[in-house]
Amino acid sequence: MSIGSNRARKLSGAQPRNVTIKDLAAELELSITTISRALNGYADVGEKTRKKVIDAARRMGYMPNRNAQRLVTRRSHSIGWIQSDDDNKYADPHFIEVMAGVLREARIAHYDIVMTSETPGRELETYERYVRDGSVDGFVVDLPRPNDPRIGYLLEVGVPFVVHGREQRHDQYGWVDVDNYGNFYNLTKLILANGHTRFAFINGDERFLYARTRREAVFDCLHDLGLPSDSVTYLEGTHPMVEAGFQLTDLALAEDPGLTAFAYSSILLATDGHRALTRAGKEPGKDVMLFSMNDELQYMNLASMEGQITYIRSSLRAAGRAMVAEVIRQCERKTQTGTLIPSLFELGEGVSGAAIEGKVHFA
Amino acid sequence: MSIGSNRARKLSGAQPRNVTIKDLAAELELSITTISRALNGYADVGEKTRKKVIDAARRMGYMPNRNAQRLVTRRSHSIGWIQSDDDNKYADPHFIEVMAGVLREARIAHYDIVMTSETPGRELETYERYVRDGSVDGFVVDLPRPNDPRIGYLLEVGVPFVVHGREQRHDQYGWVDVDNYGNFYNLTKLILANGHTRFAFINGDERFLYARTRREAVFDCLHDLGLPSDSVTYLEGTHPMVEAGFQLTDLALAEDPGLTAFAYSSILLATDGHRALTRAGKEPGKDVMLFSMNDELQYMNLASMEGQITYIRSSLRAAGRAMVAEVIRQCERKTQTGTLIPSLFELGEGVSGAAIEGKVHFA
DNA sequence: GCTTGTATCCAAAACGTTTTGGCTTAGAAT
DNA sequence: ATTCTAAGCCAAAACGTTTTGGATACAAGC
Repeated sequence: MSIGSNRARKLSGAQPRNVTIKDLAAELELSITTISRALNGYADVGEKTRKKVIDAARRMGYMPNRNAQRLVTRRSHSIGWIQSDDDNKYADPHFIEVMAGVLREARIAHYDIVMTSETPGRELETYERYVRDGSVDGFVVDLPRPNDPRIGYLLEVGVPFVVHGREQRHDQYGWVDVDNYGNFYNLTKLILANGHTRFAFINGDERFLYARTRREAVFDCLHDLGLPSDSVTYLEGTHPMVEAGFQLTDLALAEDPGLTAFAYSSILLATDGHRALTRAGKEPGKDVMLFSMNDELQYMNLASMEGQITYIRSSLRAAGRAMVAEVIRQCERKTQTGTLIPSLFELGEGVSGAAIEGKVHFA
Repeated sequence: MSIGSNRARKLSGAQPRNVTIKDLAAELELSITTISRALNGYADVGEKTRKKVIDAARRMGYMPNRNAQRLVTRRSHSIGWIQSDDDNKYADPHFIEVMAGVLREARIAHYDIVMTSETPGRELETYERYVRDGSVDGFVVDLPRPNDPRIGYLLEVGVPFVVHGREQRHDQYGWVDVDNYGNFYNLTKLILANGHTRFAFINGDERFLYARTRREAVFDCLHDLGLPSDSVTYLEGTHPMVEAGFQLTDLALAEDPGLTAFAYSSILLATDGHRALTRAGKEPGKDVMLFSMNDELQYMNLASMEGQITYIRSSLRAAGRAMVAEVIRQCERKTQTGTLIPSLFELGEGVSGAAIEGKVHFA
């Protein structure tokens, strides 16, 4: 890595001291108490005074020092997002979609998002430090694993947080989730009702909860309908699902060349699967049917594949927004709830929707 | 969006007050001055005392309140990243790669990244507020446009920042960049030297600087070699480049069916282009040659395409890391530099590298 | 006239650190 | 015995807010 040279700019060393509440007080010959209370909308300051204060504040460019505010109020108005540094979560395009929603909602609520990455195993320390040293008021926890230690830890220390997903303790914390079980149960019924007796299900990484739940739903559905569990060729792709869809589709075809339907747990997997099927001479939409979860990843919304795939659509951005709304609610009102993000079935050509019992749009 | 109910958990209202420097002082019968100086490594505290202090701090779980520190030191140890909220930068997978590097380096340097999104047009206010209210010490500026107002503003108010890319004022600020001009000049030479007299160049969005620079490089190269500028079929894809590679490749083929080489400004474009060429019956690597910038997007690293494409590889993560290293340097030493991220040519099958003059790896 | 009430303002304490400018003590140098 | 030096410690101020618990003045009610 070479260093390009450039003319060194003289950075303004000590910036001119910012205007403080004291400056306002001096300018207006009022006490700092009154300035503070005027600016914060208290009723015990006269309307003419308040107006003068607000005008002067605007005129002089006053901006309250947030660190002083945080120190005295003991609230940071920030929420934390801690990423594991070793795994490839960054590489996962789902992540950025959630983040877009998180940032948007935080801006609206006048909160900041403070992000950091942490070496795995030391994550809990970081959660603790962030809340103990006043950096954040609460956390967003993404991609939980079964029995996720972060959840146990956060419950134990009692700080506000919200999880993107549910596990066995989900009645003890705030969460935001899609109906993984219901969606994939219905999807399985849909596939079967369309006459596919042998189909593949390429699932996501079972280290994460959503994938386990989806697997259970598929097999439960088979069981409930009295069908043998080997009706499905079940394969699991590991995060960040690079190339997994391609290879696993090949594998499924090798195991059972008679497969007529392919279901994917992610649009990433489906995209690669589409390629593999095409290369294998099976035209999706004709020779085989494609089904997929579609998390509305913007740059993966391949128009050329639309119409040939049956999707369950769900917005990760909406999930991100709901998460910060929920965690802020916890921080401020100390209550908590769970939020289900709605999903929408979009049937591809040649697929009958009878199996999903008329419920095309459900939560 | 329905609300799932769950048993309300009683959040621990007022958490037990954290242990402060005063508690340590009381416990050890020392002054808070000594505690502070012991913990911060000053020489004027005895070694036995320092050890006692450090032990007690660990034992009692002392963590300095960062907001108090920030207030008195006037340094936040945070750097800001402000996203425009309307454009689709989030949707761009390049963004997340840069971010991975940014977060990693920040962690190592014990800095936090505070992120927010902002409605366009109000961005400058947010930059100002963040630095004036003590939230951050400096900024990372991604995807600059020509004459980017953010750069002018930050130069004017004199706060530390680093830009991912260069424009005309790049001698006045710190930047991190790849050698867009050199890389695409050499790439053009390489294509021509391999006998392709008519080729397509599918560039990125010219609203951004990198794309302009690359276009200039390609046409300059043609000019320098005395070749007509219509040797290249030039097309521009707009961010976030959804489907652009597919459609533009079709378009290029429609305009000039005799094209024998296709160069893409991004692996996203190249991936879609590959699909379009395949569908048009042109086998990449045989009937036509593919060339592309490859920013090492992890989940786009399609192994099935490797060997058929000539890449210029460059690491966006490395760029992200270099950016925060640079901005922290500015914050702490008030100096600034530019950093060129190295690129690596990887020649696909059937491509001779003579044109790049033996320099396969250069900065 | 005295009390009560209301509207407006404010002094001072507090939040938890860092830093300045000492002070004390013990030993070395004179 | 006196002065000097260095090591080790500390009181107090400062950072910029919010909040507590009044204070003052004036009008209304009796």
